Amino acid sequence: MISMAVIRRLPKYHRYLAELIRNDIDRISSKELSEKIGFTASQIRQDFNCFGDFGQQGYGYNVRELYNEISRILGLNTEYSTVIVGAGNIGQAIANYTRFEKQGFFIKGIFDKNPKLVGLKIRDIEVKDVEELEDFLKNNKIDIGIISVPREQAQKVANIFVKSGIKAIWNFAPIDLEVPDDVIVENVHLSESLLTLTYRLNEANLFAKNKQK
Amino acid sequence: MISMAVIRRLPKYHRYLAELIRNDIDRISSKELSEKIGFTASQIRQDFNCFGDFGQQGYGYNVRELYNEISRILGLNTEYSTVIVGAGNIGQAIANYTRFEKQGFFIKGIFDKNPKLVGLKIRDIEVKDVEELEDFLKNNKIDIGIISVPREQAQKVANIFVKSGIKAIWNFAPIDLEVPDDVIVENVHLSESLLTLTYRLNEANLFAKNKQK
DNA sequence: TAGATTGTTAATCGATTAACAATC
DNA sequence: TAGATTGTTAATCGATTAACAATC
Repeated sequence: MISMAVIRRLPKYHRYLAELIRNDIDRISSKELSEKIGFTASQIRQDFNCFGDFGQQGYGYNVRELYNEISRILGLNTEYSTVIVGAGNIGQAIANYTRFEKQGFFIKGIFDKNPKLVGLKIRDIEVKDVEELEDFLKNNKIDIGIISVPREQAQKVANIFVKSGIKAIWNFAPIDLEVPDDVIVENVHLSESLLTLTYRLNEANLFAKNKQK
Repeated sequence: MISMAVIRRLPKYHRYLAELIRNDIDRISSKELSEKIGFTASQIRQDFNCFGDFGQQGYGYNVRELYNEISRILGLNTEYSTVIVGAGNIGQAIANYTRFEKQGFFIKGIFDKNPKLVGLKIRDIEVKDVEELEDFLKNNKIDIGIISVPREQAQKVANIFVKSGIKAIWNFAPIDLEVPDDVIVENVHLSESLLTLTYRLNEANLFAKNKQK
């Protein structure tokens, strides 16, 4: 119903509205917001109107109200329990990232298959053996499964998540997971992000070289 | 010239071609690739044709040849020197991620302002005080600047990068950096990624609730 | 009331898909 | 040569932008 293009803009609105609140601005027009955020005023109004009439003609938008609406739309009025599978660099970074806890994301378990990591404590949470994952998920309601294992093991972990009824996966492994239609996967493919950077860094040369041929 | 939509697909082609090579497949048609990668065959041919005629009628594409072409297009035939500013969770995770080094990305320096982190060794590289950053950049040719400091300090770091002539920034701070037109910024906004996940997890409820009103 | 700015429809633009002639 | 599959043009689809009547 709502296009992915719109959905991906929502968190950015959320972020800019948070900043307006920090700066004690309590009213904003689509035109003003447009100048800050870099979308057209028209697009901003279209986007908001997907979800309701949040503005007021002649006035604009009440910042705090709009912020609350978008928070609700993003599902930030709930708490989420998560598990992290893979306690390597990225897994630990996420586990240590306290900002997520403030936003309502709680880590209920961290798992790894490396015996050197099992038993390690990351912010009060002891890393468990991944063999215990399935049992753990039977006894604990988990909303979001986070995958930060190497590529080769990622699908196996996803399968356990799916089997255990997890409906949302945040995947850091460089692979496209296969899951049923009712399971949502959000990928963070760091390597792909970096390669778009190098592409753009070289783009000019690329076409200059082609001309020479 | 090449649209961002195409550019963002390139690393995915690269990844799938690497897998085909691992599986000893040396020829593939756009139709077969389409079934694996999930883009239409038409789109795949359009994408490749932005950069040249890599295929052959009646045959398809030579996997290794295509892989090499896309590697070159992505700028992977060069080495890149990088610095990481911010030696917290994410900074350390990136520094420890050895896969990048295999792809040709070398970390020449890590900086932080926290005295507790300064002096720490991450894979042979000693974390330096961020005060030394500008001098360091004067004496070392750096291609990519990586920002993994908190939001409040990110723009300041970006300014130093720009001033020092760095043309590519990989930014992990939750902020849109302001840089001149000739500087490329690639953002990894983890929080925004997570919020699109929670949005989709709640989307069904969202519209069910609206109906009740 | 007059000015401002929204909500919303219509027009435009760009990206994806379909079709097919070219050609290996 | 016949079959397969590309490269490329044309058609379609979806997303963005422009315009303006509604209304605070």
